[in-house]
Amino acid sequence: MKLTTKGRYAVMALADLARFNNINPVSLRDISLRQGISLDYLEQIFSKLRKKEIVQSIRGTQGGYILNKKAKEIKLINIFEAVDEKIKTVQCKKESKKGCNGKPTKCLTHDLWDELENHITYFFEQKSLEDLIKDNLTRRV
Amino acid sequence: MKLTTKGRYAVMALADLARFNNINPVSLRDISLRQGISLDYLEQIFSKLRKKEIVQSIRGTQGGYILNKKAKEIKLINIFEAVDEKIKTVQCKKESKKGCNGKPTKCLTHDLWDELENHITYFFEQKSLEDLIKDNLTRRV
DNA sequence: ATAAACCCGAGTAAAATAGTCAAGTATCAT
DNA sequence: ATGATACTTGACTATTTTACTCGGGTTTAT
Ligand code: FES
Ligand code: FES
Repeated sequence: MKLTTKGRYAVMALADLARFNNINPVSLRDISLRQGISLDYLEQIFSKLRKKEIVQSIRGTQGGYILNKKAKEIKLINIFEAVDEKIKTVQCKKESKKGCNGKPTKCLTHDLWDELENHITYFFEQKSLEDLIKDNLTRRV
Repeated sequence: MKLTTKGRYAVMALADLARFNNINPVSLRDISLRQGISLDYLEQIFSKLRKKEIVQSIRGTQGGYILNKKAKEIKLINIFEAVDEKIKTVQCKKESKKGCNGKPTKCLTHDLWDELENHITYFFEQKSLEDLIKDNLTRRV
């Protein structure tokens, strides 16, 4: 059970963006340098973030990205959804009435994993980008 | 972020074992058939569970495994630890004072992931095998 | 015109996962 | 005693997923 770099980097990059999100757009190159994430990889991630309207892009020289909403309104769950960082605990298809090994009923542990998924999702629903930068106000990164 | 089969199957198999854990040991073959998990794979998993003293083995005909403690005392966290299902959210080494990309300070999101890890771990610390079988008393599996 | 930036899709090496397989040893029922 | 059942161990491997890279484009400020 571990976090993949897609989710991690997306949040990292957006935290960086939120910090420097004044009037001027922030370029991926800057984020790449500050956070130590490959530029090419960042482009992939931001392409998804833009499609889900979490950021806006500004092309051309002096271009970059800006947040599309207030940091307070961007919850981690939105970011994770945007970059396809799934939280997958059950093995079966949730909609299906069948169990995980093709059995007609749900397995012994299905409800447990479902509960776990809710537990984790709750965390991501609560936390916003703003929480993140507030917590780090005193730090230099 | 997803659960691997090792953790999932370990809990599934132990839930099955806890249910049928009367006087007689339960053979992996039975668990394999009931839960649809490969016997060879179960053997790997139970080898670890035995080494961590979560189950006891009884060899020979009519042999099998029994729980080594009361179902109430076996928390999911113990099971996960036994089979090396890790909960890994931070990228850096936790003990190290360095950040994840080799930087001298912890990254912007380190505390967040740490909090997430605690949040998930808490869930596994609370839940016991007993909770699992209680919840399923009414079910037929 | 040039350079800085975003945009897009395909491709790929490495790591992790999810097992399988082979060759045992112990114990019980008969 | 003997066979069958079941645990024990370690190595090996196919598949999938991850974590990128690469090559080409387009837009825009200066
Ligand atoms: S996880 Fe849903 S039925 Fe097993
Ligand atoms: S996750 Fe610990 S420093 Fe980045």
